[in-house]
Amino acid sequence: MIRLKMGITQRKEREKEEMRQLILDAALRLFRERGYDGVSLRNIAEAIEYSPGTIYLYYRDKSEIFFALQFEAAAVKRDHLLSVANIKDPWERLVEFGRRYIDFGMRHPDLYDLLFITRAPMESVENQECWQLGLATHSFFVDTVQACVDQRYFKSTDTETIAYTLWCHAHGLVSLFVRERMRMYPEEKRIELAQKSFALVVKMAETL
Amino acid sequence: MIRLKMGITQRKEREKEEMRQLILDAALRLFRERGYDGVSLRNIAEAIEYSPGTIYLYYRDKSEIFFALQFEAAAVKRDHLLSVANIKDPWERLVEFGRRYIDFGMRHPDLYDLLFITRAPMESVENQECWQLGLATHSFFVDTVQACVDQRYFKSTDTETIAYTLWCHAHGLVSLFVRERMRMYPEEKRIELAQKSFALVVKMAETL
DNA sequence: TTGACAATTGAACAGTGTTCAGTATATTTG
DNA sequence: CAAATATACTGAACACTGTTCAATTGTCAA
Repeated sequence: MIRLKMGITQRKEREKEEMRQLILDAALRLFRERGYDGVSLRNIAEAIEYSPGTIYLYYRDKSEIFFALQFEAAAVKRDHLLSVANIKDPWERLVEFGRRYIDFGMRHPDLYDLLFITRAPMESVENQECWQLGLATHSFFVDTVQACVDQRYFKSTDTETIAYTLWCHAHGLVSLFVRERMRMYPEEKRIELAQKSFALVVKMAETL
Repeated sequence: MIRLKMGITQRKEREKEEMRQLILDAALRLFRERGYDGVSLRNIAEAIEYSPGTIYLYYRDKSEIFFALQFEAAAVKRDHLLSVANIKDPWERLVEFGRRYIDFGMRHPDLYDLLFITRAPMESVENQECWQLGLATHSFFVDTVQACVDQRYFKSTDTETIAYTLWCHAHGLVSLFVRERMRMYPEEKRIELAQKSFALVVKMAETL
């Protein structure tokens, strides 16, 4: 009897989770197409064939949907980046990390936007977890730079500044792409330019 | 008689221009405080003590107000940057240009945002002029890099990639600031870090 | 003063995020 | 099984949004 009850509770739990994911999937698809402000809750509701009010039974408000997506994005990014952890040589690890950072931004411009560009209130529990994820990835990055410094890969020993500078370049590169500020370069040359720029920074960093 | 009429026409013209500027000033102040989406036309109307409908006699829609501000921002930026044109030595000119680019972003985060980050429909006549302004500034930048290349300031001779790489760094640096993605660094260290990073890039570029 | 023109208004429209009383369904209890 | 309870869901309603437009006010020439 209590066993039965438990089973039902579990099922309900599962269904609740499925519904949350259903909303999230629809929201991501719509946000991708039309941006955060271009999508209304009624649009999302219509997409999943429920009434607008229903969504509020699963998310407190619209921004919470956004935060949930941001959290997912942070997880995807972490998995995309931390897979370089097995590379022993810190310099190679760093280069590959950079390559993957840019690759992540290019492959998932919407997620990158969510994480690093979009303005959004930075409260919410969901978002603190997201912040933790991001911080972990950042720490991994800084640690890798530190390892390079320890092994005298650079002339400079200012780990913090080196790490920050590399991040600035990668973030600048990706966000100019994501927010379409490269119109002065012909479409087909943009990717090539980005690759050349990355290569140049790698070369520069070698003689840092 | 016709003279008088002309005078009146001129005054009307002037008043119209004043009204446009009044709207723009109020809009900029509000956008600064609450962002583009956080401000309604009724807010702007209230701020200038006119009815909502009045604004549509001076700007076709809300986005045109935005574009007008973007155009102003582009002009401010151009003036801020092109004042280095009188520096003869291309390398010194380039370094000062970079310093001022970052300085512009830090001093006018809202304008920088308008120009390089905010997503907005890129049509409108107003905006094409704005684009012209931006392109001119960019050309000046590339020309300066080219001058450095010509005088063998760098090892590399790929002007385009060098220019783009420097821009990536500066843009990344500013936009991480503007969109508040530097929370992992304590508030008081951020400016210092930015300065150190700029200095590092200058040093790196010397051995490019 | 009157007629024409320009500037301004504010109500109206369709949309937004959000709330909540009511309904329908599912589960537990007697 | 039937009744009572708990849960899921609805859709109308609220105050807001950008935008339009008939009606009103104010200004100026004849």
